[in-house]
Amino acid sequence: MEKVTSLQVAERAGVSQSAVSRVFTPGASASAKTVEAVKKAAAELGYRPNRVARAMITGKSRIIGLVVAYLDNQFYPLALQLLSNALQEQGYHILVFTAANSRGEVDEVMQELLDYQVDGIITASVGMTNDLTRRCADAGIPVVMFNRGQAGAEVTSVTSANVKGGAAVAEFLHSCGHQRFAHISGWVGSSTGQDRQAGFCDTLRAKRIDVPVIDGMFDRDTAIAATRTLMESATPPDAIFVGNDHMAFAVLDTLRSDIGADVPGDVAVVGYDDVPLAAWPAYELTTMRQPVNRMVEATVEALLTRINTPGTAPKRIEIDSPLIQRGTTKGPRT
Amino acid sequence: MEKVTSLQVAERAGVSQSAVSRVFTPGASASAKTVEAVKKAAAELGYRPNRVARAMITGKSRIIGLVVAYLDNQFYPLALQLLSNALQEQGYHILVFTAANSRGEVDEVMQELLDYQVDGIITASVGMTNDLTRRCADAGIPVVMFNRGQAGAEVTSVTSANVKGGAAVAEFLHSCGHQRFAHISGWVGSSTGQDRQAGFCDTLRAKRIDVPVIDGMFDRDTAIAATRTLMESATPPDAIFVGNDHMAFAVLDTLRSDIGADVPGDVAVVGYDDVPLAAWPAYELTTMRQPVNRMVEATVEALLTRINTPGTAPKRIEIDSPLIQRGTTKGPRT
DNA sequence: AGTGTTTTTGCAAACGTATGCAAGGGGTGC
DNA sequence: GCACCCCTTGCATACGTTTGCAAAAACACT
Repeated sequence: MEKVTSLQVAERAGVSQSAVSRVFTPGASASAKTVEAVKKAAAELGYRPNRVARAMITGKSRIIGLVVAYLDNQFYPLALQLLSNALQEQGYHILVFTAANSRGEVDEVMQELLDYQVDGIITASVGMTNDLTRRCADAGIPVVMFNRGQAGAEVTSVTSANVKGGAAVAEFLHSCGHQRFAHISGWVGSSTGQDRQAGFCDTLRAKRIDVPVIDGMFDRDTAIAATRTLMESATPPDAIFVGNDHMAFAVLDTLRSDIGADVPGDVAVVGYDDVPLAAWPAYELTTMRQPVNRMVEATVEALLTRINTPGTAPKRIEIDSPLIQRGTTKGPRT
Repeated sequence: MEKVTSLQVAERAGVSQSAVSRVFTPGASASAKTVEAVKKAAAELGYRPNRVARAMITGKSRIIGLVVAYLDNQFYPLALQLLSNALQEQGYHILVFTAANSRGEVDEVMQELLDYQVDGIITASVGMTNDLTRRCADAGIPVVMFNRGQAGAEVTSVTSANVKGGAAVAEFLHSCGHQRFAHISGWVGSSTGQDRQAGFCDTLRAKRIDVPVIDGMFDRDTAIAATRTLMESATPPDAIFVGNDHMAFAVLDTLRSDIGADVPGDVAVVGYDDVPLAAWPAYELTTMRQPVNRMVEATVEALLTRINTPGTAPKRIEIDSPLIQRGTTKGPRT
């Protein structure tokens, strides 16, 4: 009982193969009698339509390619799980591709994605070149960038309001009476890192405050080194804004265990993302919340509408992100 | 320039369509001259073989289905990333399915997997019924269970040596001079949870020590409640073995922040997995290390050999897991 | 140059499904 | 009872590839 095809079902049900196909194609016409006979035969034989064959003829694989660079930042596994759930409900599934953020790898991986005839692509924690964007558009495959944008390009992207968020952190820390700010930025090669930095630094610059910035590369070890550098300087900061929570944890660990600084007494720390770990008693991290639920919803909605109605214009979606005050800052809890 | 097929390449290269196919099929015969002509034409047209069509005829999709229940335990995202990388190198990719651990859902999801004609299946953090196992065997699709076994069934599984691990924890804590043990177990419905519990409790029972056990369900909140229950009892434990790190963090948070107990002074805590977070200064968790690299290697190797040489017997693979002593126990550091 | 052997090549038949087209069937309204 | 229309149904084709088979070409050897 290796493979059972629609033809075998047809024979057993005493109808044509097309009839079987139509019974399993939503929206096709079939009489109640045929439907019943076919369903019965199918159940008896254990028949289910072959999705590969179906994909081949319809050109729709109902597979969404997800390309992701790393999963150590808790934010992405969470997003992956929610994306998978949401898409699964719509009959889609996620084909995972991992690619380091070097230009060549993403390129290579994208090609493979196209080979699989995916219906759409979601990129997370990964950047795209404009050339790549165009190639996907040419192939008619909608792309949406998750948690990353692209300067002046025609791609749909879903991010939080990073510039605004960075600015909010600046305003908040300033209102707490801090004087010496520092920023350990997200990877400078990512829009997310750039935007948060811009929002933060520009806001402070408007107040005539200059902010030292170190690129933390979204990496734990780099963030640890950056923290040491900052704290060993002549004028150590009394408030650090860190490009994401993953690095902020490293900063906190270093401040507390290594340097022996009091947080928030000596120095306040603010992160970005609000991953679950940020709320755990061990960290109690003040951070900008990225509402992953809403970001995921927006992502699948944008993707599916672009799949179902080709020609939809790319859209840049920004979700507001609120400040969540916890124990690593001393501001007035609102 | 929507779709470019092998036929178009053939025309341009002045050969037959089969020739084109052979050029792109490793191990097929083609003369140097044809290879060159075809490659040139293909490059000019931007042709790449359609994997769906190929899958349809060969019956091999080069897709591996991964079904996973949850990704909040850091262990699984890490495994997912490594699995994806390893399989990608072999030309396979991962199709992700999420399924809660209720019987119905896993069943449903498995059916969908078969529809996709996947070449193999990896289950992680999820159990399988023997019925399901048989169905996959019937369909000729190899399954390997990652970090979970199945009582007396014919499935390949890759786990750490959980019974031995649980026993090792018991011996260690006993050698530290603890008297009152407790265990917050992994989900009792999982082999992993059961085995660790058995190893731990049986070892202590052999020493005439009885151990209270609470099912933590691999869930943070459940573990928190369990910790409170244990510590509020008449004779609170002075050593707790927790079924995995994810729960152990919850236990530590509760002990330190909520109950105000000193760890390891008042009570020692041991986890299982050694996820990266366990080594961070905020926790410094003593734990049994599951060598995720080796588990992943074993998994892909087992899976690929079963794919390439059908009829290979299922194998139960156990990887030794060493005890990593950190700050949540007071034993002599070795 | 002729024979035997290996390699290359094209032809055509699959793989399992969806779907346009035309024919069949059943019902409605007069 | 007839004309009309709509819903079903089967036939046949297409999707883009791989692959067995047999013919052709290339090559080796005497």
